[in-house]
Amino acid sequence: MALRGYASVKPGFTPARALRLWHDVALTRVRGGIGDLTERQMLILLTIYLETPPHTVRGLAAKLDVTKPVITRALDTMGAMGLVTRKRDPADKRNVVIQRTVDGALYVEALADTIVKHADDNR
Amino acid sequence: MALRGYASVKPGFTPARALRLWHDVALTRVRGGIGDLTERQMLILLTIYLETPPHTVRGLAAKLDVTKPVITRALDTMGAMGLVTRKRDPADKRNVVIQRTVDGALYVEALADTIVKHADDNR
DNA sequence: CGTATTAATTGCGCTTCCGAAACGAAGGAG
DNA sequence: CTCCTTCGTTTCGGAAGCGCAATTAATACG
Repeated sequence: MALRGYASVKPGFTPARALRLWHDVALTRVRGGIGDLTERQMLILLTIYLETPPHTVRGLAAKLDVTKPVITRALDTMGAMGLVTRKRDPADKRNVVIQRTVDGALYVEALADTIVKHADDNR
Repeated sequence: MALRGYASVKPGFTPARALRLWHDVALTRVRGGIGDLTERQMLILLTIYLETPPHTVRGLAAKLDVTKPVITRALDTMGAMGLVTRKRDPADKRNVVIQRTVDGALYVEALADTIVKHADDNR
């Protein structure tokens, strides 16, 4: 048992290291002035870019356990930033399908790079 | 070399894994309703709990590259939550020394546990 | 058809945040 | 003692977020 998991071999992710990583990433983002997304909005954005489409307002609200207005307004904000787009579903015009954009992909990619970089630094 | 540390067992941190971790942690926090801190505020809190004291408003503002009012207001908010305390420096009464609290330590610890847990899950 | 249901949006009141500038208290230099 | 600097806070105007409830548009059903 002793060799399975981080506790034995190397402290892969100790609490202290995790916090340092969070701190470093937050610092990079705040200093870069790129951090204008709420934690909720960030969650929505990541869900859109990580989970398999299609995404609807209702689906996101249910999956993330937030109210629909939160999704709608987050889409307003992120849409204005060019990170996502909305399109009505032709089949059922009540639905709105959320689509990814190039800028959004770049944004998410930049976040990923920041995380990886600092994870490596703290190695 | 290959058998030392998890870097061999698992590819330390691919961008995809990093994003998944971020997503999972955000989801846990949002669903738990604990996410009431801005990214800036979180950064300030982590700095207070990670870097060696003493911490002053001016010092934090300089270190994090934000304006002083941002620090003051973040301390207001987090003070009301019981996460930090303020005390005037007896030596130089212009200074305010920011102090940690038990609740703040618990809050930070809970965040760390969440991160570690999801990092392990994505192993 | 006409009514009920569903999806997304919008309005309202409230709270919080931000940046820039002004302010009051405290310390230091001459 | 008097000026000047430093530190933290506060004020102002404006923007954005939230929850809840009402609203609009589209579909389903009897």
